[in-house]
Amino acid sequence: MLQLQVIRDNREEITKALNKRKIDADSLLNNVLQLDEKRRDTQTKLDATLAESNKLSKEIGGLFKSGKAAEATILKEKTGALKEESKQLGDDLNSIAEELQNLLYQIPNVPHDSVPTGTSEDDNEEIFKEGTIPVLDSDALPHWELAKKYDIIDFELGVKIAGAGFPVYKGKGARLQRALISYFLDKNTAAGYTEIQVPHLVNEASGYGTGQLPDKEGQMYHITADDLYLIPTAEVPVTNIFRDVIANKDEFPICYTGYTPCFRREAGSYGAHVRGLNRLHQFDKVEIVRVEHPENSYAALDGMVEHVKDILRELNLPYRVLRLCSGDLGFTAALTYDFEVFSTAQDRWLEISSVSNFEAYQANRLKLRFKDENGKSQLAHTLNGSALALPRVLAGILENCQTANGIKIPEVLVPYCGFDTID
RNA sequence: GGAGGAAUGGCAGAGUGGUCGAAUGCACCAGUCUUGAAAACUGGCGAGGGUCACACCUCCGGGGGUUCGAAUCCCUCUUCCUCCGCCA
Repeated sequence: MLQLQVIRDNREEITKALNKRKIDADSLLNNVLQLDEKRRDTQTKLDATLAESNKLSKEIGGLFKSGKAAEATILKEKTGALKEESKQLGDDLNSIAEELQNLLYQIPNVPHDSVPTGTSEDDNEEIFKEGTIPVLDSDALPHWELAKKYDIIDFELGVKIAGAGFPVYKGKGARLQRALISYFLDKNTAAGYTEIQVPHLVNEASGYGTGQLPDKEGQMYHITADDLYLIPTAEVPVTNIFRDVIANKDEFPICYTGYTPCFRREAGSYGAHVRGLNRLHQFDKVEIVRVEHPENSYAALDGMVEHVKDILRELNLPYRVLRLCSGDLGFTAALTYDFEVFSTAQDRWLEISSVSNFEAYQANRLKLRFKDENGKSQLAHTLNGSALALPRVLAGILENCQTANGIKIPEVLVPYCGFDTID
């Protein structure tokens, strides 16, 4: 959520930047500012009324104490009207504040200067590419065929137990998955991230804190009996650790990494592009989350990008890095880099990581602040990234590392797997 | 799931209807003293709104109510503790 004060002070620039997202920023901000003015106006009136009745109450108290009950009774009558008035103003204020809040929830984050203008993923900007795309035999298979051939992932079984998009990993497939999780966590902790295990269900407040609610209500599985949501990413529980926190600036940077399953409804997506591991309702992901001083957040973002590159380099997978355009940029992000692995057998790029700086957008919702040099509260910046999302990395490994004699496990994973070939 | 108790500032902990945003201690910050540090002393020290700055307003787990007036009384929800039940 954008800060009202910031909107008031930088209306021009914010309008211009938000327009990159193809929304009618001008009228949106106009409504916000009008409501904000109305809110302050009502607040001022309410404050004056309350001040008046506070004053009267004190006088009445004094009169009672000095035994002048008769005079007190007269004053009491005067408070009735004030009470009614403040009740009315209070109701007004609440409904205005609520309306304002709802409006603010509808405004996405302001894209960073470097974000290219665009309407879809086709306009994303490729900024880096590394690794060699292997030349496979003409009989090379896509990962879902390989999964069947080596009996390491059973999609049909998942359908029986839960439904489409819930695969069952078996034998070396399950082991490879576990190996990847361990490897990622080790890499992340070596880079200074503290490993953490968090709940996989979150409450409504947490959903609002990181911005999944109200924007992406339909994307999350909602357990109505207890009003909890299955997490779509570890970002939600991990970042919400800092909800209502005033950190000490000396604690920065705060770095966490956590493995969780992720649950996404992905309503309405079927077809060839969602075959196999390409898109699932449940998948595993290792996430990195940082809380940063605002001055340092973009340096931190660069550092996270380098970190993910390092992992992909070690896995020896061909990948590229994209700077998301305004049309593809997430609602809450100011700048996002996507990582994609090339799926040789499918002849397409698969997103395997998304690294974002949210600046103060989430912090504002979370009320995540720190004391600056002058002892004043300031919003911190939050960032996160996948390091990494499992299924498509797995798909990439299966497809790119297939040989006539089986799938050759990347060297760094062998100690974690306990085997070097799936055959 | 049942019975009882509790929830106050970063922490600990007073406060049971009136000038309490809240004693006191610890922690923290600044100053004095000191070669420096510690100790001691002095001052400061919650958050949000509002204002050029004051004033002023709101917040004592959340929400609602009683009252001229609520941290204090009532209702309700949440969480924690103790006991019972169930259980990996």
